[in-house]
Amino acid sequence: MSTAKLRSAAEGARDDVADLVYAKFMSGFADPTRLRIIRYLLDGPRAVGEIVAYLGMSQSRVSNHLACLRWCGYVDTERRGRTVLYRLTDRRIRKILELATAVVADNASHIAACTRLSAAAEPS
Amino acid sequence: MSTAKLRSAAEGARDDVADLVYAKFMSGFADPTRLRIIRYLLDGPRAVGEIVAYLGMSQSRVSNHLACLRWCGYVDTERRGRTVLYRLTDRRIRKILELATAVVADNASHIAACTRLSAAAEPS
DNA sequence: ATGAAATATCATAATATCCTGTTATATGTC
DNA sequence: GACATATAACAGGATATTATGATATTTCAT
Repeated sequence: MSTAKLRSAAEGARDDVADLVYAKFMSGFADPTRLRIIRYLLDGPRAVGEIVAYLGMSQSRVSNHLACLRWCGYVDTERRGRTVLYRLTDRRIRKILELATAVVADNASHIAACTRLSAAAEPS
Repeated sequence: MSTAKLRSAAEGARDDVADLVYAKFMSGFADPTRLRIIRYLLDGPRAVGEIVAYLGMSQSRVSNHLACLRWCGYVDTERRGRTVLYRLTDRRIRKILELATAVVADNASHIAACTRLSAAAEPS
């Protein structure tokens, strides 16, 4: 996609509206728990139960995050009998993660030191 | 970058630490104001004054967001006489934005309806 | 040098928002 | 009915963003 196309998507006086949706979407990546889930799914589909066990969090909490990820198009689900498999189907999500990984690697120390952004620490 | 490399960056028992940095970095995209700035810079370098005028926000507020973006590697600066130009130099940032744009386009209605994520509305 | 312009930085308080924990209940499947 | 998952509501706490104001820095003009 070209830069021109990028901008045309939200031109004129309503940049705000589009940016709100973007910001909303990007905030899906901006949570440690959801990131752990996404990265856990990089290796392949997982059942909800597996994810719950992996994270060691309440089923409710995990399920809510999964719903969040599903609604925004990060993941995809497939019913397998009683269980539901979650998977990363969209290559673009993987690609975004890869690019972000690379940028983070180049700026890790700076990011860590940035006082303006601070992802919430896991509760104790 | 391969999936294996992606995961190896934060393996073992401390996935949390890496995910915190990632989340922090991604939250840079998760703010409407910063997104407006980034997208404004898609067309080329801009002076701080231009950005301030474009956004119609206080110089202090804009400058703080710019500092945030600069620290985390989103943008780059170059002094031109009295003014300072901000620009998007990293292609990966552009690419992330393009990919996100595409995904958002495919899920706009869902994202807008998602009650679990809600980028802050602009203050009135 | 002196002063004005452009930008950066800092501090504080207030608001808004997210995440979490918890509990309960509603699905769908065996 | 038992299992796996989804959805919902609600309070509490942590945190980001904002607004505001003041001040420091760099550069340019006189």
